[in-house]
Amino acid sequence: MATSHYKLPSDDTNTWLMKSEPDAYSFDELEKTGRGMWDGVRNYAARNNLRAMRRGDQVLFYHSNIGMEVVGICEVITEHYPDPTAESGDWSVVDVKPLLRLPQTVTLKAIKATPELANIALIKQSRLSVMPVQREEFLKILEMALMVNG
DNA sequence: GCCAACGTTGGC
DNA sequence: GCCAACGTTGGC
Repeated sequence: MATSHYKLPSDDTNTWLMKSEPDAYSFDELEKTGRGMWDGVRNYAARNNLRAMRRGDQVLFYHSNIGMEVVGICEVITEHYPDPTAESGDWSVVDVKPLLRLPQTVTLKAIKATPELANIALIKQSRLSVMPVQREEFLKILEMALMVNG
């Protein structure tokens, strides 16, 4: 099955959530290329979160605007480096690779309806595009994605 | 299409 | 350094 090679994030790594509008960059696209550069972040808080990422950290891939759901998990495969798409300013990217397409997506609606996720940054800081996620929150979302029949 | 939340800019 | 004006994000 698709999840057979997926490994839960190890205890010495951090977990994150990153947003993308799927018509700009989708999980499909990341899966197609096998590797992606997370560019275009132009917000200091989000940039600082990129800079705090380490190789092996796992990231929930969220589709904003269209879908409004977590669709997959990817892994950070480089430390941060300067954003080559930035014409000015001090901006950063990391590279990621797809790890797992969720068997069942986890919608914003479902997240909002889950008491254990009441404090997730996705809800508390709705405009932030790169944010830390607590391990328990990450595992809860994964559990929801694996549940049979919703 | 609207608007709340929130980040940025610039005048003072 | 304050804050009003403005721009952007992203859910509804």
